[in-house]
Parts: sequence; C-alpha cells; structure tokens
Amino acid sequence: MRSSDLPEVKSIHLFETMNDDRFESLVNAAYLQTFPAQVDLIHEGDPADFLYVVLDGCVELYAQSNGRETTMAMVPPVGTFILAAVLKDAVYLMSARTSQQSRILMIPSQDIRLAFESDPDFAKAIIRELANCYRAVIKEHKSIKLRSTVERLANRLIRYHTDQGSIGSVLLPYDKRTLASLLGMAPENLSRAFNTLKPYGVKVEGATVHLNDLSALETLAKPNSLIDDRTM
Amino acid sequence: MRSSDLPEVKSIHLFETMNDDRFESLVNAAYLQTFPAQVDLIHEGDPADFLYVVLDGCVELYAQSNGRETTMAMVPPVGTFILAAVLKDAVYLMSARTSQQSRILMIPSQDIRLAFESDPDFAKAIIRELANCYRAVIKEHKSIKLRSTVERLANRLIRYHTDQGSIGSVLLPYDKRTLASLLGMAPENLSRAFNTLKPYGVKVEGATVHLNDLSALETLAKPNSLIDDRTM
DNA sequence: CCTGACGTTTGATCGAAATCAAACCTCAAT
DNA sequence: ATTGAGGTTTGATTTCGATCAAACGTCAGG
Repeated sequence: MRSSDLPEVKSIHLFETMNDDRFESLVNAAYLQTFPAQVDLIHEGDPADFLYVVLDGCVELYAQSNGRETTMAMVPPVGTFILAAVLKDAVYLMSARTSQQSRILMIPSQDIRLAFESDPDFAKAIIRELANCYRAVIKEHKSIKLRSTVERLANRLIRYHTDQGSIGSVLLPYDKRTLASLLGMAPENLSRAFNTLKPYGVKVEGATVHLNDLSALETLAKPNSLIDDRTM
Repeated sequence: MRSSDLPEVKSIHLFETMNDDRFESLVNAAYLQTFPAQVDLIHEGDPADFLYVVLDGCVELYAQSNGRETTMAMVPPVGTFILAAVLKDAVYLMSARTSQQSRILMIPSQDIRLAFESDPDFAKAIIRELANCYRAVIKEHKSIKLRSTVERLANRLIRYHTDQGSIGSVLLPYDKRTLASLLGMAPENLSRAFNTLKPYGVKVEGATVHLNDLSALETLAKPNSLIDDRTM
C-alpha cells in the first residue's frame, strides 16, 4: 500500500493507540485493493479470513434469508467491518458489496487476533469499537421495532441534515433503493413516505432533499437521542 | 454475598479467566440483592453505574419511544446485561425489569473498567462476550427484517424445542404477552400465529406447546443457522 | 439526437399485522 | 364457592406497508 495511506488507517480509533511497529507489521501483511462498484467482497456463512477497512468509496452490508434480502448497514470511509466475526474466528453473519468504486484494506484475521492477544492497548481499542458497534445495532433494532416507516425516514433525514452541517438540505448518500432497504421498507414505500413528509417541508429533488420546516419535521419525527445520536 | 454463590458467578465466561484475587475484590465491592417480580432495575438514559449479573430468576430488557414499548431481550441466569454501556461509561440504551423474583449481582461499573484496564485476560474475556452480544443482536435484527411474524414464531419454537432437549413439546419460558413483544408483534397476533401453525402440528396447551410434526414446522420456518444458532 | 436500461414514481390492489372490543379462561385471594 | 384481576383468545375492522403493473425520468452509449 502507499505510505500516504498509513496515517489515514492509523487514524481509525481501532488503530490509533497501537504501537507504531506493531501497526506497521500488521499493515504490511495486509492487502490493499481497489474494487469497482457492486463487487461482492464477502458472503454470509464464509469463514472470517480478513478484517476489512474501507479507505475510499462505500460498502453495503446486507443479509439474506429465504429469498429475501435486506441492507443491514452502510460503511463509509474510514470504517471497518466484520470485526466480531474476525475476533471470534467465526463465519460472517453478513455479506458485503461495494456500493461504489472503493479502496479496501484487507487485514488477515489471524494477525488481528494475534495483535489483540499480545497488545493490551489494542484490546482496549477493540473493546471500545465493539461496544460502539453493539450500541449502533441496538439503536437500529429499537428504531425498527418502535417506529413507523415514515418516522424512520424523518429521523434519518434529520440525522443526515445534522451530519452534513445543517444547511437546510440533505444529499442522500446512496440511491433510494438502498436507503429503502436500510430503513426496512420497499422502494415504493420510501417514495410514498417522502410524499407523506411533504406537508412537513420536505421537498425531494433527485438525490437532494430540502428540509424547509425542520421544527415541523421534528414534531413528527420525535427524535430520540437514545436511538438517533450516534455519538453516545 | 454468600460464598456459595462465588463459583456460580466465577463460572460466567466473563469471569472465568480472571485472576482469583482480582475476582474476589471485584465481587466484594458488589451488591447482591433479591428483587420481587416486575421491579424496574434500570431505566434507559440513566448513567451506567453497575454491571448486572442475573443469578436467579429472569430479567427483561426493554425499550421505549414515543409511548410505545418493546421487549429487546430476556436475560436468564447466569447472564450479564448492559456491558457495553458500562464499558463506555455511557447511559443505558435499554431499561431492565425483573420478570420473576430474581437474585441480582450488581458490580460497580468503575470497578469493571478498572479491572479491564489492568487485566489483559479480563479484557479478552470482555471482547469475547461483547462479540457474542453483538452477533446476537445482529441475528435478532435479521430475523425481524427478513421474516414474517409466523416465521419468527415458528423458528423461536424450534429453538426452544432444541434448548429443552427435543422432547416433542416446549414450555414457553415467559408469558405470551412478553413473547409477543420479544418477537415484535401484538399479543393478539401471537395467538393468531399459533393458530396458523396448527396445520403444522403445533398445539397450544397453556404455556406448553406440543410440536407434533417437526419436519412440517421446519419446512415452514426455514430455519437458518446464521439467524437461529446462538452458539455461533 | 435517439435508444434503451435502470432507478424512481404513481396508481391500484392485496395482504399482513395493528387496533378495538368483547368474551373467555385461570387462578389467587376472600 | 365466589369474586375479581390479569392474561389470553376470538371476532370485526382498520391501517399500514407490500406487491403488482405501468408510466415516467435520467443518463450513458451508440
């Protein structure tokens, strides 16, 4: 990998407290590769051979059962995925595909396990990361069990709005089909949910969504920090 | 706490690799208490002051938003809950109440954090435990996004059947209202889901459910180890 | 500029699950 | 035995979201 990428990877929470030498040997054993969009990286049920780090692009985690499919999460740069399977030396519970052209770092899972066995600081970082991942899924699960489709969309828009600097409009980070699946609804219903939000100042223009009456939208969405706030 | 309880607590995956002295000082600082049924132990949003260990009885984890409420998980003996909040020194994302009379060990979260900072073996055990919790929630999330209510019930019955020794019948571990909430449906619909399963050999007798045609039930349920198998 | 593919939207309909309401058990307390 | 409370079931109805089908937009490639 390019040495210019090193600081970027090192800046991930997971690695930043790691001893420099150890970090370098970990990364030296890793593979860096650029994939086109819509390439399957891993498939659920396969043994966890690598920990993945998204350096550029975006990766979709999804799951299948019974002929149905659903998007579980989107991983933007710089994020890791499938950490739990790697640590447990178990099979993946989710599949992953690139949603755009993506630069991906693949670290052999054996190296990860060796590193956390021998480096207490790395173990602590893993604990922090895992606890965050756990709480993120809990929040997703609460969202789907406690909210209607329209409420889930409204809160998601508010989240993106905050993420993107509260400028009164939002650029949807992925296509609507994927967003629908992530929110647990059919694409047709996402479209209808947007219509339902029209009276609350939500105006869709392609991938741009204008939020012209945030307080009305919040009244409907009833955002809840214990579901929507990803910093806690 | 009674010294007779020590081995029981020590047998939890989380503690079994821990140095004995350290374990004893951890437990000495803890509180052991017996609560009647339906007592609220913690409430979502509160700071995580304790890690909880269920020694006897059973605890329901639940969440609320917007006037709605849902059961997130049931914690039987000997299990812990709210580990992630404790590690992060964050607020609880879920509330907890006893579902029967329960004996609960409460370990101050500061002691837990000190222990994992200074004991690499304990840190490793925490990683294992957290990874398991994470994967358990992922499975729940897959279940609710990929399956209908009837399928969720069918698979849950098969799981309990296996847990209880595959004797042709199942004793529901909690009341049907709670089971319904755990499975993400209204109590009325749980009752109807049982009726739907009647042609597949499912016969309800109070809290006992007879599974008279397991292969038919499995044909309908289409169990998937990546959702239903809790050992992986 | 045209074409066709693909994502999105709209309309119509269907089906699953929620809700409302009432009846019905079960069982503990009197 | 009787009462009453809480859990469960059944029935009727409504609502939400899924599905099916077709139209529409957008945009890259010819």
